[in-house]
Amino acid sequence: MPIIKIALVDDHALLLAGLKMLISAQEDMRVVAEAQTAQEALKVIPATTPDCILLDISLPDMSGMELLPLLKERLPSSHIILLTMHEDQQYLKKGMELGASGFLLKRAMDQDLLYAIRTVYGGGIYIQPDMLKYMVGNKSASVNPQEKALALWNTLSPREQDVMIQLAKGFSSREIADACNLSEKTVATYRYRGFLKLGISRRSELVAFVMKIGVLS
Amino acid sequence: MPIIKIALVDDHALLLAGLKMLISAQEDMRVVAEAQTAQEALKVIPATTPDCILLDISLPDMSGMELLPLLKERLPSSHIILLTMHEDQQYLKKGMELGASGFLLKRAMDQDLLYAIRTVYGGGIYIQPDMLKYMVGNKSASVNPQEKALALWNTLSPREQDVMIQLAKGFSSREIADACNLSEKTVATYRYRGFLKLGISRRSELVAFVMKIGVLS
DNA sequence: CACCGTGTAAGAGAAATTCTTACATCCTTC
DNA sequence: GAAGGATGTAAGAATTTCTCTTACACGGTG
Repeated sequence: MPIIKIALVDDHALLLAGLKMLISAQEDMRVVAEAQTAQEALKVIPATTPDCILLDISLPDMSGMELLPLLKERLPSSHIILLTMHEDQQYLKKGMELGASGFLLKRAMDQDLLYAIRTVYGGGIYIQPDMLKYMVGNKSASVNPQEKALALWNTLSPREQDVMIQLAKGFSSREIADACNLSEKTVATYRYRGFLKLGISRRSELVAFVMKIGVLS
Repeated sequence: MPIIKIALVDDHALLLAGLKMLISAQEDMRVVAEAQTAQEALKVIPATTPDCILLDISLPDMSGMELLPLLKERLPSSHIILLTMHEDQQYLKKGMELGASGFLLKRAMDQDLLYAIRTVYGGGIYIQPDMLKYMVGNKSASVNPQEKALALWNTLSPREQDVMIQLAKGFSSREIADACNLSEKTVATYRYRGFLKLGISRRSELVAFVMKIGVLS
């Protein structure tokens, strides 16, 4: 079994240490370079020709987004996985366009990371399940639960979606009706139809649903 | 030289690993407990009577801010250092008022963390130099709304808090009663008393409230 | 044009919530 | 140690909200 050579770029010393420990514990992986700044990364990484680069988006001297194409230029065959703290669809899209092979939230669990590394090493693309909702309408046709839920959500009419959101926030039909200048009965209909389409029957299920697809703050 | 006993609470597996490695490498420190959720923390930490608890502010099941007084209550002599991702002066002030002994940004360097641990172990207060600017000139500043809301929240009994959370998640009294093996009427009483204490009367207000104080994920 | 999705809404029965009252415990506080 | 208060538990009655069915108008689309 070949060893996967990995380079780490993160200004966060503790996370760097954690990553290193985790990766070093794998039999088929080895950390061949680490850097805490973009400058350092450009200096030390190319000589090590890693198979995979874990790249933090926020670095002190340069954005990981800027560093990405520079690394890609020097190491066209290295697969780059972006690490980020926040669920930012902007970064996700841009990163993928710039040639990243993976996208991972830092709060990801160990297994996710290892799985991501092995996936991109094999030429695949790995994206955190949580983030996939931002990719909807994008070509990749992987059908996961999140995506299906979002598709289901989009079968609701605008009014229905609106009422569902308000309901999830705890508003009663009466409150929603007053806010929208509608009859309570009308709102009740939207509620009923929305529940019907979503295949649910209680407010708690609705809250869980909208949490899952992330249409609430 | 006595060994400093340290407990770690952070939902971030990688950071947890990094912290553990770093601390374990010190001759005078030992990790005696670690937890990834508030529940787990309350379960495993008290028995280990750590000298110092490193507590992440954002946890999946409860805010570190809420967990702090609970831990303080059980372990009055443990010094708690708050860890956070963001430079948030709100948290800093609140945390210090709630009895934290230290405040550290996660991007801190290793030395900072070790120095902070030794400082609070010796009875001192450690605050990240970067954060000190927020403390200038407002030692006992005005009680902010967040804080008042949290204080209000803490006037609720455990049962009441529990029911409030479930209600905010959209569960009905009946559902909560079934889940807790209580009479629906009992749950209704908790609901009523909780609403009374919080000065609210509708579910939507409750949702807004729990969102504000951050007791929901 | 007929059909379907959508926006709107009323009515009746079912369910949930509001508020009051009740009582036993446990814990302080005087 | 008795009184008082907060808490856990729960029932009853009045009120509100929700569920589900029915209804109709309107704009696309096959």
